[in-house]
Amino acid sequence: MIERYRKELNPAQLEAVMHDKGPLLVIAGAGSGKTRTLTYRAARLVEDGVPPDAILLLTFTRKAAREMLRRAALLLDARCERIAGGTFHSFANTVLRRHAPRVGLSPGFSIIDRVDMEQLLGLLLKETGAPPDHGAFPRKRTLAEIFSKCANKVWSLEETIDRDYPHFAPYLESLQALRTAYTRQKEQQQLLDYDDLLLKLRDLLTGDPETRDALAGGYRSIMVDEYQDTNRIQAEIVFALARPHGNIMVVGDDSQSIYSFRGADFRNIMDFPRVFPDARVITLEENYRSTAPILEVTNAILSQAQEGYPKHLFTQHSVGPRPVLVHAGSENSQSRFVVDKVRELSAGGVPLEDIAVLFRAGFHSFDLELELTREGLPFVKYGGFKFIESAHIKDLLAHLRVLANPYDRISWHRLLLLIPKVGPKSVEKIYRAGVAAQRGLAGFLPDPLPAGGGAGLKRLRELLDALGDPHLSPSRAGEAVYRYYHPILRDTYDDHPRRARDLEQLLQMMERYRSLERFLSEVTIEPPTAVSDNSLSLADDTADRLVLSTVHSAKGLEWHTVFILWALDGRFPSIHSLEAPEQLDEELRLMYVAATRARVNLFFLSPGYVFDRASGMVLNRPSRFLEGMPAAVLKRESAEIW
DNA sequence: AACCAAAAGTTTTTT
DNA sequence: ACTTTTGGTT
Repeated sequence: MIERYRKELNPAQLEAVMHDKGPLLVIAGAGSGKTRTLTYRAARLVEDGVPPDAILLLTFTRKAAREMLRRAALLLDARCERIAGGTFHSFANTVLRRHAPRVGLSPGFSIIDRVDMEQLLGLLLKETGAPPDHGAFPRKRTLAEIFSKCANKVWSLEETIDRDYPHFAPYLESLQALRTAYTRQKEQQQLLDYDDLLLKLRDLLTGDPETRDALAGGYRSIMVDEYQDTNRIQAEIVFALARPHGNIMVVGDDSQSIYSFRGADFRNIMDFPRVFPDARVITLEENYRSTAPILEVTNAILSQAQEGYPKHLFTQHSVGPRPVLVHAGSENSQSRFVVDKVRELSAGGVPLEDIAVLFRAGFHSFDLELELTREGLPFVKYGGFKFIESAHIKDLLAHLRVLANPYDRISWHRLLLLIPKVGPKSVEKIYRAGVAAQRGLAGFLPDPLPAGGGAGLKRLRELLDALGDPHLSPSRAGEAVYRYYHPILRDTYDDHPRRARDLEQLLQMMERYRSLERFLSEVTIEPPTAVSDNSLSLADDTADRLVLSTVHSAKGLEWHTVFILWALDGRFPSIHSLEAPEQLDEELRLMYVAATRARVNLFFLSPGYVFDRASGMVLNRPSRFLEGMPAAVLKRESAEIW
């Protein structure tokens, strides 16, 4: 194998792959073979006798982990599939289920997503009553944002308010009380939000040396991908796991750090050599993805960053078309330009799935989606609004969640409110009685049923009785809920046929699971990524489809041709980032990530004269990140046909 | 107490 | 454009 490694890797990559013990930092520029390096190293470790289940590979998505392990298995053999791999959150879930009591949890805890978090905060907000008026009190959505920021940045509430929400300073006390109430509710109901998963894992690893050593000893070699997008808690987790043996390899690129809104701090990667003083540092700068003209543009974008380590990628692919900045008259002319070009490329033999349209925010592609549908061009969209967060999916899941965790207040609220004549007051009464009974699910809705709304409640109880059978498989339970829920769906939504199809898809996903708890946690931690799909064939995964994606969801991927929509000042960079240099830098890195996805063709689209409702401004200039570039680097073109 | 209609307030990105 | 809040009616 060593011969093969020598042949297929460049010297820097080879050095990283052959690195054996001790800490290693790999700074891997875009397209420099980062995935390849990780994959080969995983295979190399297994080949040299490290048991696969003693290797831990933490990645940004589970899909990325699966793909790397699949490739490692192709390289070496099937043993590589047994390497432990996943995201920090999924790893936390697995570990916590096993060691829950050590951090004061029951192993049956439920995981709640952002929407659930907001809902619970909404309930508590109503309960505590409005504080004395000092201007607008944060809405539940903002509350979730604030509390989550505290957790991710490891800031106190006061610090968070001071720094990012000074206008809420008069409410500090109420906010504090609300946060305490929220924490207490989660404890009582055995709920963990996304942030808790990481916090509890960190606590487990730092507070309990015995478990820490057992775990860390079990994982003799640890690899972390996309290290620039980890936050402080994740860094602490890595540190705790790696400290006993120091066999830790982290890979990342400070120039591609795009998750600071979630607490990620690229200083983690910069500080790695200080935290692990004997760390070896390897830099990968040769780009194997893009042509030289594309790299000229991406290097020029990056050179505008205020902060960060200078970097200059190079390539041996010298020829290729110059990237283009396309001036379009309107949003629709932008869409039509993309459609026409896609048709042209497709006719020239480029597969649709090798073409991507990237944008800053999910809604930026709406007009294009209409145009593509009209033209009959098939596409998949990643990022933006999520399938799993739509009301009908959450409705169905709520019924299943109370089976797994009968004290889950948010789910009871959601499912009871669906019943006619049942409102918030009745829900609370039913919930309180159920909790007081302390008989699990059986304690809810006992005889006699509350008066009023009787028919609906009776139907619900029949459902719950049927679901009480512990031998029921997740998908059978799901089907029962679907039969119960379908009439409600029909009455509530005029687009119920489409929603019914979504639910059927969900039921199909459930068939792969034997444990309901497991299905529920996995679907919450790592929900399916594709959010919309206009191709007619439902089950046809292999269909050749154009890719639409937010830049964030495009991380790590590459395409033959990339279109970047709305390269318009005020949109990209977003108008909200113009004040703070730090935020502007993040927008710049985002543009850099987007542009470095392209192998051959790169188009920036800039529609003129667009009215931005949020700011009340007319946006009509191309992104400041592109505007000053010489024509020799960035070609200008107009999309107007008339 | 539940339901409905009108009004007001919000807009990234994701585990 | 869309969700969330509000006020009024049943």
